[in-house]
Amino acid sequence: MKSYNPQAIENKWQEIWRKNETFKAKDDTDQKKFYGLVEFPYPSGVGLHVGHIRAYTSLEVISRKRRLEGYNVLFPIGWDAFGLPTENYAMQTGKHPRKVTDDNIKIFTAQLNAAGYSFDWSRSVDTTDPEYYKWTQWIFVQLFKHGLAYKDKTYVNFCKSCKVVLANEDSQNGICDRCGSQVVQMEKDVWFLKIRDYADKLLEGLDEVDYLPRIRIEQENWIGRSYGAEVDFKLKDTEDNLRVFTTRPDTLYGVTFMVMAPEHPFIKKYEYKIQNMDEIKEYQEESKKKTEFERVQLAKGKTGVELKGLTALNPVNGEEVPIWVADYVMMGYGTGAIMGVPGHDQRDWDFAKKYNIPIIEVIGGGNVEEEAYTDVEDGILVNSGMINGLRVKDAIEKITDYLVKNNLGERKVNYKMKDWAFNRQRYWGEPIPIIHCPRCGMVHVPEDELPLLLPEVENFHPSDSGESPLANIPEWVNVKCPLCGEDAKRETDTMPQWAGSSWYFLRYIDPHNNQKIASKEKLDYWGPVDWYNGGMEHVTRHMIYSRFWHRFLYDIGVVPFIEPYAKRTAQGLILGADGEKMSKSRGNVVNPNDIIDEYGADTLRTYIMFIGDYEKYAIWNDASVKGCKRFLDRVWKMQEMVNNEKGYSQKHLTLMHKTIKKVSEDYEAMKFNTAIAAMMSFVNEINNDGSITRDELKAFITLLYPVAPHIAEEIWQEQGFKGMLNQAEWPSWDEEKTVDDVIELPVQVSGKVRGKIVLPKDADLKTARELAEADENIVKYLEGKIRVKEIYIPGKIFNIVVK
RNA sequence: GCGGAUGUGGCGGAAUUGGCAGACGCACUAGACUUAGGAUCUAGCGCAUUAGCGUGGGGGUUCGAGUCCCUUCAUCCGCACCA
Repeated sequence: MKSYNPQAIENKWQEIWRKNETFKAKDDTDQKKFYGLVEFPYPSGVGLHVGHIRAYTSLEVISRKRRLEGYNVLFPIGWDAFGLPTENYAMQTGKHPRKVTDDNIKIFTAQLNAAGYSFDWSRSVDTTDPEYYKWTQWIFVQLFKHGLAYKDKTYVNFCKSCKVVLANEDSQNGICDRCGSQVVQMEKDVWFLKIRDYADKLLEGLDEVDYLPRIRIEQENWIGRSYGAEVDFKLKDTEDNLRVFTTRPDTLYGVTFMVMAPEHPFIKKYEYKIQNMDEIKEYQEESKKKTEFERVQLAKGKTGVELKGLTALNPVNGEEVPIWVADYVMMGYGTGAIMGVPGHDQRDWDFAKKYNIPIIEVIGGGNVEEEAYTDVEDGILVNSGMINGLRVKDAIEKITDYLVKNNLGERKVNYKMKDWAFNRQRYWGEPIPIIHCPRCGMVHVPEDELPLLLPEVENFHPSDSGESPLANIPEWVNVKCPLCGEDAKRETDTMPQWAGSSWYFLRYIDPHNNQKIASKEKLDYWGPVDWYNGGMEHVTRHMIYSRFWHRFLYDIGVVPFIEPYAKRTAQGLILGADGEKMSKSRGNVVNPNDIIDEYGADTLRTYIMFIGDYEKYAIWNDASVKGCKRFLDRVWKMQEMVNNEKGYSQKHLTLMHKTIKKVSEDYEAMKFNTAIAAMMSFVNEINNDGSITRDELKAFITLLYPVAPHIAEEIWQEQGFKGMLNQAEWPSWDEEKTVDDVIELPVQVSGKVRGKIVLPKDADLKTARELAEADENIVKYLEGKIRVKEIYIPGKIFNIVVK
């Protein structure tokens, strides 16, 4: 028998699969379908990462298994290719981003092929291809036409280093996600998408789908819905009300101060009444200087200044309440003002203590002089006028009714999720298809003129003012208004990278359609994505954005299914051998191609699936890779042990059924590590026995095929099995046969294992007792003792309790 | 602070409804075969060794607890003055 030469057989089979278009998904069929989706990569210059291998191999395994189970499988791949690294690289080298992208895609394609993935390459999409971004722009136009895209002046996070406006989501604690430098606040006119209008739909949609619990929870937290009320406090001696949002209107009798955010418009409006305006202005200036990062860092020490000369009146008892300005209140959430209830809110309590503001207890049971009493689910209201003596829940209802009836406030739902800041001032993105006309206002580019192509430019550098490089091309910027035909100017901002990835799964369904995003028939057949796997870092931004776009497309009748992803899972991170995140600077990066060159793709795939619990982080270990290679070597050598017996042999019957069941179920549950462990055990048993039937080997390599398809196909061919393994059938198992008829049962005396007996799996108590009493090791512990009880659970345990 | 997890040998990790703790792999030890071994094969491998002790610590329920309950400690991840 020839020896196992992974590289040779892997090249051979990859070539066969490519030539035969083995994994091309069929469109016109009544066959049951499976659509498996993995997050398409950003084709960066550094190439494929072992993290990609972990992310892709899971659904690769499922997809290969599904084909053998008779499904028509769509398992596509593509390129999320717009983005800053490419543009930065282009700026440094003078190469055009288009060229850089194409080069990188070639490298990634070769690497993914070398790993032996069963992608349907005929459907690959590239977000930077005009034929693709035509539809990205088209969706934007639909959003615009439905009033879901708007421009607004606002303070934005600007990264001086990247020279780009960042979405809140891209700037974590005031640090730029991309380059790590400080983000400053800058006033700009920017695009927003009204994702908040979809907050409820996005929450409700979660009931339709099967996401891992932690993924669902993260999405719910991200959207951050809270129910409460907006309450008006009359500003004394003015016509205005200071409106606040609260989730706890029941604590209204405990209000001892109000707080406005430093940006609150009333400060300017009532400047003439405020006696300490100099002090206030100074405080505003200081707050402005603080980045969001500093505000958070300083969270522990709250600061504020009292507005002298302006007070508010509590709507429920008419009491006069002082107003403070403090930057622990954010203009961007609620109304930008709060009511301070120090007795029952820790932040308010901290503030009140610091500035000697009185504290009133309105819910009994705590000690509000020591700390805020916030654990009040079943609390009873005290000192609270009309709601005195009520339980919290009832008090909230009653007081809210009162406020609404007397026009003092209204019920209100708030969301933490902000509208989606939808633009970048960079070159390498989809141009936003909008024209600014002095007469007609903002007009979208007519749909039949899409795609609006990115113009060729010499210089990709953005300007310090935060304007896109596109602004420097007069012949592109100056256009005629599509409505009135007069001189107008193009929008020069481009879309954020999240745009192209918000709908790519739809394009895979019908990638070459030039009439529509995808045809109705194909959408009906393929939608929704049955299983989507990717990183935890994408379960909020990317998934929420794409669920929003998809839901919008559903609402306007473009797609026939309500939620895009029926199921979502996520893999854990792969850490370097030192237990740290892989990074160039740490020098702990593992290049998948090195592993393929040394051991082969099958070993890489087996190892990455064997490395540990799929959902948890895992630490790379070179030595364990060798263990997986050894396993495949032993698999190869099983061919020397094939005998002439037909079917499954009697002695291997249980082993076969047990292994088929274990591997089949573990794949589905993404417990790849234990599936592989079961196959290793199988090989060990066969090795010990020295003999295997052809049918046993055939079933075994079919189980192995999804993880290590090349060696499996090669053995299939070597052994002369019919056709190709990729057209074989997934083996079945018989539950009855997964357990031996005769088993070894542990016998305990008073809960401690003292011996083992061999008996039929469903033997009765009498048999078990007789066998136990015949075992001298067990008898030793029974002698001279009184038997209190016998617990016998067939197939599990026999426990004799003695005194 | 809030939310979500996780603590098991030298290491990565297994353990159905509570039922033989440590599957599988690595590392290690001894042996075999070898000119050679970072190859392969065989055996061993939680600790302690008197029949004992062992799943972060303490308590509880149970015939029986890694698994259930209470309590406590530690670590990781997500969100974060969200009113």
